[in-house]
Amino acid sequence: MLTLELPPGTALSENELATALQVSRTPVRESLILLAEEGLVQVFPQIGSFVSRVDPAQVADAQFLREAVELAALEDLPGELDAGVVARLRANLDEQAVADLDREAFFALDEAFHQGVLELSGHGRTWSTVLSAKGHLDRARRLGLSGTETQAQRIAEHGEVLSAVLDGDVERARAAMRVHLRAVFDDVERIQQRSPELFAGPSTAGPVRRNVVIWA
Amino acid sequence: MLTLELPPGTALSENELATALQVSRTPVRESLILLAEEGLVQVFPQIGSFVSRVDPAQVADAQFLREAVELAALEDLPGELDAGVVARLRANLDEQAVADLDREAFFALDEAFHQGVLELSGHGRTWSTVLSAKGHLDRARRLGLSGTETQAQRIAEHGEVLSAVLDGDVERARAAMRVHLRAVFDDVERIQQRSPELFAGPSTAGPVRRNVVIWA
DNA sequence: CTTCCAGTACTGCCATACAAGCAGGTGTCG
DNA sequence: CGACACCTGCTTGTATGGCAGTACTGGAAG
Repeated sequence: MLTLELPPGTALSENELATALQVSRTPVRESLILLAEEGLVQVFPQIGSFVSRVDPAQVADAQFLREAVELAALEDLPGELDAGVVARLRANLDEQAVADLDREAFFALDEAFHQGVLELSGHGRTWSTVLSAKGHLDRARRLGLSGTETQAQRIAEHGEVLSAVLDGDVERARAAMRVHLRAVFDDVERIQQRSPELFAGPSTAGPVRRNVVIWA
Repeated sequence: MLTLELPPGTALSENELATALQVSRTPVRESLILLAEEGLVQVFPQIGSFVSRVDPAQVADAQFLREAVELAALEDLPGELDAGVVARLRANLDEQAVADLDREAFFALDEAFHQGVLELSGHGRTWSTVLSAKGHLDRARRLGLSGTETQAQRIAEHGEVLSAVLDGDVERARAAMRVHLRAVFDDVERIQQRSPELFAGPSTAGPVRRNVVIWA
């Protein structure tokens, strides 16, 4: 597995990437297709490929989808929770409490926490779908270094969610989750105000034309 | 645009498809990658590619996601509805009422209706995400020729949803939508009982390995 | 100095050729 | 007759060459 991290707006050349990664253009191209499908890369035929700027509209879409799914999942919580998953969630919260957690580590824990909550209600597999739509949102979150104080706030919110879940209080859990997700969304908006150059203007998303489609 | 319809379980050969479609392997391969991403095709390196059988688990996932999104959207209905979209929805219902509607035509109208409802609440763009996750569910629906009587039933449910939406009664709209989506899901289960060979056993989904990943 | 035009160099796209690996049939040996 | 080993044919994965189209740059004309 090879990873490359590039700032939004960067021009990507299949040739450059191929030589840089020491592979041919074919696998590079196939990766770009997948990234374009997720909306992380924009491909303009005969012009070039670019790391797409964060699209506020897509961020809002992802936020809506995520909120809908995670709140709906909480309604499907079973009477008896899976002990293993619960233990993992507790351990996750403990790790989050560690003082000096770098952004990436916190991000990973955050992801695992939300996925775990989904698993509790038996909808863990849906997480991958949410993920693929969440690209823009996550990039926005990653870009802004949320200060330690807001990080502590998010951790507290996680705790509140889990607490309500363990109490079996669905309504409280939903309310807490809603508050939490909205707060994350507000973080993103703050980032946008501070670093507008990373975000795109209105409606830059171009449709992706595909010539050959095989339909099963 | 080229479409091909193949029954689940069919072995796909990139070469065969290429010759059949009169193109080279490259575009075929790129399409297969996208289909694999949606879970409609399974690719086993050095073995072959196959039209994946309908996975009941993924159908359930799609149902959950769809229900979550569409119900959540109804909560975001604005006070004043977009007149153009409303007109389109009315026209759509009228078309659905046509007596002898073949399955494919009804399917298209059904899709457009649900997308329209999402647009009313300003979340029309989310539909594409739902779509990409809905592949298994749609295939299942397509496979079974839902009799005209159930089709009439679905149309009536659509009418009820739109009626409640126009009345501004969010709760009634949500209830109607929930009933409708559950009914569709039940249709699928009936199909599975009648044609189990089109469905997969438990957990046939294989992970997709990707060698080169560029991360924006 | 400005403007227009043509040439060049780049892009992504498609077709083709090669490499690696698995499955199954077949021949041979015990 | 049975079991094992090889070998052929197929698969997907990767590399490469050539094609069509766009953007940029340099020079010439007004």
